Amino acid sequence: MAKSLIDLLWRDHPAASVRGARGPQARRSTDEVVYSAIALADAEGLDAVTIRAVAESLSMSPMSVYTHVNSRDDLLVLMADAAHASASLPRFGKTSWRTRVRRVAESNLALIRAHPWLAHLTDDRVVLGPGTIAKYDHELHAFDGTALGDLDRDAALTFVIDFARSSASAMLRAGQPGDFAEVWQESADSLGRYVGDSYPLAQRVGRAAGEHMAAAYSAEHAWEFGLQRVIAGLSALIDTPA
Amino acid sequence: MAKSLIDLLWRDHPAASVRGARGPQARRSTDEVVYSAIALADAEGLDAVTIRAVAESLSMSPMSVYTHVNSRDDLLVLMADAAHASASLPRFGKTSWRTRVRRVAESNLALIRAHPWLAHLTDDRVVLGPGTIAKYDHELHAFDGTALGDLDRDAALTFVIDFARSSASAMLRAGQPGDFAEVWQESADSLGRYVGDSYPLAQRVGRAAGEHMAAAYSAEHAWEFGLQRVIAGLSALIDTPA
DNA sequence: GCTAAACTATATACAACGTACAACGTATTG
DNA sequence: CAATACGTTGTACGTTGTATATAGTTTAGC
Repeated sequence: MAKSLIDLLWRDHPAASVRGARGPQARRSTDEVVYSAIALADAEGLDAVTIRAVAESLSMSPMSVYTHVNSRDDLLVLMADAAHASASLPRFGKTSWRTRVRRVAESNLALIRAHPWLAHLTDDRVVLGPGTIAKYDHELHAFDGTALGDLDRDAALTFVIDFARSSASAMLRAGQPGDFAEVWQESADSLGRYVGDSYPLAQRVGRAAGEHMAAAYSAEHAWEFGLQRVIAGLSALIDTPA
Repeated sequence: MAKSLIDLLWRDHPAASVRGARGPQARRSTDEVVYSAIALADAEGLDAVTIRAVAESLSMSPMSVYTHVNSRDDLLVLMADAAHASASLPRFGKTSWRTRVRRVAESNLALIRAHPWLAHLTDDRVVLGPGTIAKYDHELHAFDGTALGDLDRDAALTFVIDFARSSASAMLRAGQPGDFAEVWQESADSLGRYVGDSYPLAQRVGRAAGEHMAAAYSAEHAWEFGLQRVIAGLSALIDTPA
């Protein structure tokens, strides 16, 4: 008990302090707890990850979950790191930095598609985990061969990943059941009455953008648009002779 | 009661259905509820915005809050729209689109600085509110004079705002009490033991970036870096002759 | 003026949550 | 065999959002 989050994150590492052999074996492993929680979150969202639900899915009592994690917040961190660890890292090969950046963005999109709840997790402690560090290390290599300094290399990667994260979660919100489109349908009439002739620009552009949110097409377009801007923006720094 | 969210958002609009004059006057206004909630969120974060806390700050019973809002989720939307309405919109004057984009980003940063909880709110229904629509309309004008089509104009603004949002919330996390730096201090030793000589690139870059998160300087740098990439990325589209 | 309707206010209550605590069972170490 | 370290669990507390029911208050329409 009372293992620190760090030790839990690195529980597979050879240097991890082994649980004393005394006492009964835990009937389930920490991995089982984490993977069960991930399955719940994948299926029904983060709110479905309650201690009680995780316990029930493993046929254990709620309090037994605390044998493996110290708190729900810690569990969420373990989930995120496990997701990062299981993500397939983009293959770089001998491609240009542009291609590599695109692959980084796309693999982050795929990751959030697979685990939408990742977009809602903002606990910084995730960066302490082995899966996250491995991912970070790999993705930093996207900028190999450029003249970026370490600070800029980190900033560039953050820039790409933050874009992917924002854009991916917007894409996911569109086209799902319980969609914003439903809300839009119900509200459109009243909204039209209120807005009237004000904000002509917002109205015209909002319509063109699929009511700004209701259409999945808008999100797809925003992704490709943004990704090209990201790459062009980096190019201005990377490909410009000093 | 049972006013729809739309009607609540537009409660100040002339066309808003006036509450029937029958029955007692509400002792407090919806505005008071919303502003109280915002004050709580500004001071102690979104979690402090409980129905009971809002009620107490206005010396009313918890259930009376429901005279003004239909649910806590709706209250959060009202708060966000009120924050957008009260935000000072960037002045554009006769500046270039680059300057205008920078001002849009900076005013969004200022907004999230003033109301950090905005970064954690992801309810799409906020876009239905008058404050949000006014902000959207104004900010779209940043691209006046460019050849961007409506769809691209929307995507460009989303691109800028999403950057501001991600980057701003990273900046806020750094340098606050209850900082990630504390966690880092406690974990650094164990982490070093686990990571060992693996991931040399991540270690070198992470150190350069202020342990990736612990230093406020890193976030400031990421802001300026990202903003320049955003503008350069848009420039490749806007300033390139077709 | 009176009644019905529309409205506010509040007390009570419920289900769900995270989790502290303590008791108990079990396996290993000396 | 005793001491130790661990796993498991029942119970319980405090907190949350909010449904429901009830009572009070004001005005519209007759």
